[in-house]
Amino acid sequence: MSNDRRSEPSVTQPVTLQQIASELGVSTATVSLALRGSEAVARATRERVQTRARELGYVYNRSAASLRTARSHMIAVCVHDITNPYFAELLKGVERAAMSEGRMMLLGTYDEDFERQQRLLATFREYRPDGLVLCPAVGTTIEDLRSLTDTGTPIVQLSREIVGSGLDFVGSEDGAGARLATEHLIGLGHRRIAFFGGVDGASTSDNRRRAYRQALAAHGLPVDGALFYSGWGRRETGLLAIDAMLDLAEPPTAAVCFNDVTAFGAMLGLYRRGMTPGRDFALVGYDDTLEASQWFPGLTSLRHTFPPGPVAGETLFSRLRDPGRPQQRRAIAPTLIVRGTSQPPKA
Amino acid sequence: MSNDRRSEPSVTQPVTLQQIASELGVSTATVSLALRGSEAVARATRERVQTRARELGYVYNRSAASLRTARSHMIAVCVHDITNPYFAELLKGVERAAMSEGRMMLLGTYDEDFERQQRLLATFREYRPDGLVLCPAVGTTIEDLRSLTDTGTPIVQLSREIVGSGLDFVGSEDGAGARLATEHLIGLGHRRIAFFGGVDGASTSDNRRRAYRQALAAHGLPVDGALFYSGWGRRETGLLAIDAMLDLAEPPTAAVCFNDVTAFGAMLGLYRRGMTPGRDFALVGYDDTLEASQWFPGLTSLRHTFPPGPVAGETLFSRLRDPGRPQQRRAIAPTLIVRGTSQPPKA
DNA sequence: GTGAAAGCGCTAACAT
DNA sequence: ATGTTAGCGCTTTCAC
Repeated sequence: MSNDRRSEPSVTQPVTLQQIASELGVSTATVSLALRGSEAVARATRERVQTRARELGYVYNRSAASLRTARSHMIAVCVHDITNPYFAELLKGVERAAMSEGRMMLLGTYDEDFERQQRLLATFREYRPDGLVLCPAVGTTIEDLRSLTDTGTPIVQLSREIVGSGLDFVGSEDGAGARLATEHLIGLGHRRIAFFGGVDGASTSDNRRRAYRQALAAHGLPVDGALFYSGWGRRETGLLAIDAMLDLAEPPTAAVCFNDVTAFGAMLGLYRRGMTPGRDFALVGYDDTLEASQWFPGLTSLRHTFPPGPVAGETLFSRLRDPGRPQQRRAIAPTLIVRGTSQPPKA
Repeated sequence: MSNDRRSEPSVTQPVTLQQIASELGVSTATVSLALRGSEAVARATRERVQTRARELGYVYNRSAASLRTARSHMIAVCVHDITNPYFAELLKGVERAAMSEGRMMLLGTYDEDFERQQRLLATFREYRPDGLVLCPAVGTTIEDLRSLTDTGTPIVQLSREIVGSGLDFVGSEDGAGARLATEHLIGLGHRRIAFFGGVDGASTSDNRRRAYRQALAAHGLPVDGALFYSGWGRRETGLLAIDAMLDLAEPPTAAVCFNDVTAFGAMLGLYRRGMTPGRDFALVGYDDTLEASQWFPGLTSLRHTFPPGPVAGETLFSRLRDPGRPQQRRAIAPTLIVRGTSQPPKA
């Protein structure tokens, strides 16, 4: 019974091209071509090979192919945090794009730690990914990526951008988004508007904050340093920010948040104080994550007109197809989705 | 200027072992051993090799090594959804464990689609991961993993379990957790307790629901089919569940939720109706995600006594070290963390 | 349309 | 302590 595995699809030792070739009395070259569906090999042979391969449970050995072709068919993805739902969605998009191009995703996260990022990138290199999707750590310069770029590994910057790097970029048109958010709140009648979240040195926060300042100035409103609450775009930042702001002698009545997660934190902070987001304090998020519409009240946020994850994937693949093309910079325009958290100030 | 790259660390063509060997007038075998820090090669030689390798910007080629050794140094991770913060945290743990063992993580998600999982696993195989961490799709049987197990790829089941598969498992002691949650609510005086979320066929939900039923029965309470609201453990499930339950002629006063995310959805549903979680309806989550303590009120939940992510990683690595060892089954006991969402029923 | 042969960069016997 | 050699499983000229 247990010996009767002559025609079983797969046993323990992996089947190789060579085995299929000798079984069928053809060369490995023919098998190789046939399995990849080459027109160069006769239809009949092709099918014979494919059938036998299936029967034997042949599995392509990518290590061997990679060694030979110097293409790994993997893309490396390096982001700070997958716990942020926005990045989780982004990653999902990148993965979908990779899979549809027949590639696998090597994932690494660095938790906003530059050194960890550098170690990660060094390790990635050994695996020879065909390309890298990177949301660079704060402080990363083009020099820090030299080891990758020198060997010709294409890099697509996701979300954050190293200014002047010349590398492909996919992310948000941060300035436009923050301006929309700020002007929306001004239009509702708010005069003291805070900014919650974001850290110096990340292009996303630098750009969003600048646009916020400019929008205030453009409407003749003062920019008050006390109304900035910095921090990573995490829930606790929003939680702490709202407390800090409401304890001010002259508290703001609204805040532009660096991202949705920060805004959710602020909403929770309001609840804790027995206040209602929207009615008692206006908030605008950024990213329009799935959660934004589910919260109560719904979070006003900025939605990208294209999904950045898949676009990042496609950008990388088009770069692989044409390494010589000029830098691709896809700053995706956001649109404001108005929900319950943005209401006029009371009285 | 730009020609002056004689001693630059890395140019465009990758440096190989062979190059280092001939530069130094030693054999590739020596270089190979030296770079891996083998004691077999003289200290002086070892250092000479390592120094020169660094100077030349040598990068280990894993494709070549993998082909030779039949170890890829990658582990594949396959889960349904990284958007769920619990799984995001899990993944982070697996990644940490992998990195500390010098391995990379290949990630794929299947979005609760069995066919997608199967395609993913088929693709994974080509990359020859040293092992697989899998949260199996509903309906997966041991037969569906045959292609992996036959080739000797060790699999660690994460969170969900295929009963009788004999494969290593790391997850929650679901029955114990759900019993704790249910008895806690009963102890508070609740008599009509619902169960929100979970789907038939996932070991996690099957086990949690069974324990919930048993706990009710053990306390002489009826098990009412109308108090089950099924669905993937996502926010919208909780949102829909609370609405469905509160519209009942005789609504429950509390619910055990399949996971934290479902509970958050239920909390949002309560807010939408102008009700306060805890005071107007009691909720218990499962997983004790970071968010649980940040919400208002804090979500009562079940916390694992060990972090499952790292444990899953370690389990896989210990399996790699000793393929013959008996099945490892790490059902992690949860403890109840009581917060504001679980209060006695009103009046 | 198919085959022969070389070789990608590494490791592991086995010599010396 | 170091070198020689073979070979992992593919792909790719280049013949025929």
